[in-house]
Amino acid sequence: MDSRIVNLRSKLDVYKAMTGGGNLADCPVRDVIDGLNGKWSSLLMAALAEQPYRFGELRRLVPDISQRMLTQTLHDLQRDGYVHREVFPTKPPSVEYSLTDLGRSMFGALHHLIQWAELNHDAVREARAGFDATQA
Amino acid sequence: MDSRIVNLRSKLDVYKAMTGGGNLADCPVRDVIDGLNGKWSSLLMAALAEQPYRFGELRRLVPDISQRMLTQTLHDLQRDGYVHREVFPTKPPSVEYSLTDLGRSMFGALHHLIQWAELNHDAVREARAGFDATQA
DNA sequence: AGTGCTGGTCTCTTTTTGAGACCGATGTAC
DNA sequence: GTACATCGGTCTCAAAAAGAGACCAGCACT
Repeated sequence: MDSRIVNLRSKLDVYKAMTGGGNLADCPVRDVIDGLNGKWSSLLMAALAEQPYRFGELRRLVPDISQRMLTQTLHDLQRDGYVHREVFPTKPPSVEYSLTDLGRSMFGALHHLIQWAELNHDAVREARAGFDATQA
Repeated sequence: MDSRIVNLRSKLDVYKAMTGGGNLADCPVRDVIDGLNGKWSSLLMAALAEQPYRFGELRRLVPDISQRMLTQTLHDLQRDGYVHREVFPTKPPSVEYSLTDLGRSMFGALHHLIQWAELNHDAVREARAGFDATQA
């Protein structure tokens, strides 16, 4: 029942898991992780974790995303099963995006990383400042 | 001490945290997360979490990374304080890369996401297959 | 003198992203 | 009735990032 030991052991095997144990070409873990590497994926997941949003609402909520990348990122997230897209036949038609159960589950894991970032951005900033100082 | 309630509450605020509460331009959380979004960052973190490696070892360990991107990704991880770079004055000189304390701490958070991917890649694959079927 | 190892950098091409115009169908203001 | 805006996109073109691979200096071995 000591989860620290379980974590310690499994962490040593993570690289093996990420490489598929030598079968690098179609490694399941990298396949999944790469889908979340996009610049906007985590941000949109965080927004949709809060509540469902319509296309135009998301565009206004995230002003620095281009319409093209919003469309594409939502499409990719939908394809991977994280996001549900529903079209309402209003005039003009409206489209609502929401998280699926799988999406909520994935966001639970992603959330740890976001929390870490929130708690440790000072340390990262200091590291960057120190590094840049020595490189000058 | 019911951590579920804490998590439930804080998850609703994650988007606000990721946007810096309106100050999108320099949001600390996005600043940190974006540094990990690279295609190779998480893979190299997983490798170095296992043990320290030399440059050439990493190149052989991850055959599908270009030397250019290996150099650059390690440089970025070092700048953010996750990776320590040490040059040994052997002939020819060797360079060892290892995780710092900050790097190990960050990888602890990243590890949740990798574990999720390991457990759920079947579901993601099925979602993709189903989605692609309807788009055909 | 030629070959190999070290850890890189440089250049060139391909892929990804960003900026922004454009679209049809509908509703509203003048 | 005619201009103009809103919806959720797509299309094109320029800029940025990534991949492929040649090249480099320094030293050891043969």
